[in-house]
Amino acid sequence: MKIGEFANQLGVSTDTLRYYEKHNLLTPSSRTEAGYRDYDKAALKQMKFILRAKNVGFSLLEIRELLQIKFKKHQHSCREVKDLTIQKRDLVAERIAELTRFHQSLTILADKCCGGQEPAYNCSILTTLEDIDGLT
Amino acid sequence: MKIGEFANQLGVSTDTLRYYEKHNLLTPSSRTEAGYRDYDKAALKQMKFILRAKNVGFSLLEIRELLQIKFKKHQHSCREVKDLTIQKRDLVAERIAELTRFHQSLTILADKCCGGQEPAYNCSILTTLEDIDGLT
DNA sequence: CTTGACCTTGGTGTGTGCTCTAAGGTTTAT
DNA sequence: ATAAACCTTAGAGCACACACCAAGGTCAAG
Repeated sequence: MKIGEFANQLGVSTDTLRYYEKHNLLTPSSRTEAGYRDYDKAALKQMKFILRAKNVGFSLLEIRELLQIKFKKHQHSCREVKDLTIQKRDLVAERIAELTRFHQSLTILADKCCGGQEPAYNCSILTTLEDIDGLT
Repeated sequence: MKIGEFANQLGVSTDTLRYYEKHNLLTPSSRTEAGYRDYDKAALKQMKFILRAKNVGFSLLEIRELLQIKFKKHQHSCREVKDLTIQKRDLVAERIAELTRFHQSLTILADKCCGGQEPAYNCSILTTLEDIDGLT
């Protein structure tokens, strides 16, 4: 299968596939005489793996690690995979905590503000950002 | 106050201050004869405003908008400020929702895996990423 | 009067995940 | 035979918020 059809089937762009190749995530099975990329069923499986991993929040770098483990399963343990997963989950949790703090602060700010059409001379959002330290 | 001392007081780098200046977030009050940046109390207040806004999750671009409103309060309404705040809060909420989905998926994956020292031949994380579509 | 600490500008590099462009070669249909 | 649709490479550009570097000017202390 040539790159265009392959990309269509997966709902990604050809650019994305070339990008993944350059970054060692997916190398096409072979090349035609003309030098065109040729993808087969194994490539399709691998690409689906990549997309699923993306869907659960892994970065491309992390996915590359997962693939390397996957390629050489005998050299790696379940523990490694689980550690990667838990590490990622904890990182996600941290980010969620940070964003939750943002959300709370923004809600407090918004609730203070009348939101009226009048000039913002005494807008409590602006004055709070000017004056108060204990917002975070 | 010269840039170094100013930066120290605020706990930021001089690079950051120059960056903010280039992006119209904070212009030093004046320059010395030698061309050195000179910051005064008003600059300190504004920088604190910027840092607080950052702390509640606003991007530098959004902060620039807030500052423009702040400079010309008579030309802007409370509603504008509140809308910006709520828009931001909703965006943060979306991101939290996405990350929460990630977190759930990663937890499911991690819970399935034994995490043992044995080779990852049948690691359930890897096989799940290979085979299952309904993870997201 | 020299050393060291500070300051200046302009430019490049980082991470993440692509997207787009230019300049050209190949394949397929008419 | 030629046009349309596909493919190739290498490289630039984007968003975001800085960090870092080089080459040079300035200032205070000893």
